[in-house]
Amino acid sequence: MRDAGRAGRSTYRHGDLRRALLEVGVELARSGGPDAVVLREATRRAGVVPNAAYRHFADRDALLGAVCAAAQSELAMAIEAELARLPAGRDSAEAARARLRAVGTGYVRFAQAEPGLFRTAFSVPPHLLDAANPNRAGGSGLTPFQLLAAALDGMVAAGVVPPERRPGSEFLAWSAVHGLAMLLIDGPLRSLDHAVRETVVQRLLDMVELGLEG
Amino acid sequence: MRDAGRAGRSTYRHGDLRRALLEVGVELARSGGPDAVVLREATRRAGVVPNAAYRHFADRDALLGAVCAAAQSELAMAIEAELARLPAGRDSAEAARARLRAVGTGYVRFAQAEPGLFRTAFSVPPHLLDAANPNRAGGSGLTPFQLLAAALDGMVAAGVVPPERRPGSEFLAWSAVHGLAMLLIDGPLRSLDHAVRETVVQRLLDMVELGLEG
DNA sequence: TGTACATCAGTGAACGCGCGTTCACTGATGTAC
DNA sequence: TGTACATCAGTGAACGCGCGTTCACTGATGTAC
Repeated sequence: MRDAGRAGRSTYRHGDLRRALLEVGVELARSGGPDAVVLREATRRAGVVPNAAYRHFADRDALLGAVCAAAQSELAMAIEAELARLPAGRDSAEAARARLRAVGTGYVRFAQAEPGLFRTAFSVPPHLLDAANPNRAGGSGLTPFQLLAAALDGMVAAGVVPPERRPGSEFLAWSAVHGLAMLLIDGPLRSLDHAVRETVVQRLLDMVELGLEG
Repeated sequence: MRDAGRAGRSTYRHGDLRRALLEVGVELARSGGPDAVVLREATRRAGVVPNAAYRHFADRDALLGAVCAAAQSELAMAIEAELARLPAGRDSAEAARARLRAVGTGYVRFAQAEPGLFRTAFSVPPHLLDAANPNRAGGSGLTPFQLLAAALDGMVAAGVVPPERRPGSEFLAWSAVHGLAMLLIDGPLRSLDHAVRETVVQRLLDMVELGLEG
């Protein structure tokens, strides 16, 4: 891929092995989920001897934590992309609803497009990334969770969701969308075709909207 | 545990090794999820040599598939237990809502009480259990999914959910409850205390109810 | 500008581990006579 | 009721595998003089 061993390297030193291992780790996660983030395989693909990884990561879990943060960042960017497709300047109630839906749509679409990364973003014990890796945000500097929270704040600001219902509502919306994502990629909804999936996603978002607005 | 090796066995033959391996496999899944269902460890705990398992299961995946079916069955029984706690004979609209809520409550409570089994029930590739193991039902003979479908049928019969919304609604309800379960056991809601969790569960069920009834 | 040197990124070899799986076997069981 | 025998559940030993991790090392780099 990037470097075919020492022979393919112009210098004795790698240059930026940390970045290379992280990128290769993300590829492994992309195609096989968190279990596929194997230290030896990452060094192999980086064209480096296995223990070289220990110059840059304390152990395999540290690499996995960094990959996990990168996966969350990719998810954030997918949501931002969905938000960016929205037309600017509309009636604020409808705009607020559209933004919340875009967050949900981006979330589920990312899960389907990148199931390995999606699983990696969430099935990793959190102590692996609590402080270690700050890079969980997308281009806007917000994490997926923060993007959702902002959309819900917008619903309150637009007067669509009563303020007393706001606290904790991110967990309700998140649950619905996260569960659907899981059932679509790993569960019994996996065999649905594209069009039906989209319908189910929109119906789920209808349910969330109705349920939150009361 | 059950048998401390051949010495602890009265006969040369085990008697019911298949059942023993399955039970031990369920214990492994209970404490460590699907990855903990390790063939060698199962035989060790059953007091038997590793390859003895091959008399009863084609390979490790066959054992995992059987454990997975058993986990789904335990989940079905947890839901049935929640349904059984409901008072009999009430206004049919309220009764229908209560039954749907009981399904959701039982689902989420099981996930929290038995996270390892819950994860095993769902994070197993489905080809492992499609035909092989029919025992995914609880005492009533219904699987978790069928219990949910029955509750939704009840909502329609009680006139609480319009019939045209019925098709596919199991996926909406299931998504919400499944996602919450995941976030509670593996995700950022893990650190919430018991009372707060219960509140979130009830609020989520409110949202589902409102959202489905429209 | 040129040389000596400390740094430290990557090397090479090896470790112990537990896994799933295969082989030829042994001996308790229950059946046929 | 008693004996010979086929069955097949469990044994014992071994395999190859890939993993994470540790060790003492080497040699390119960039810095201090």
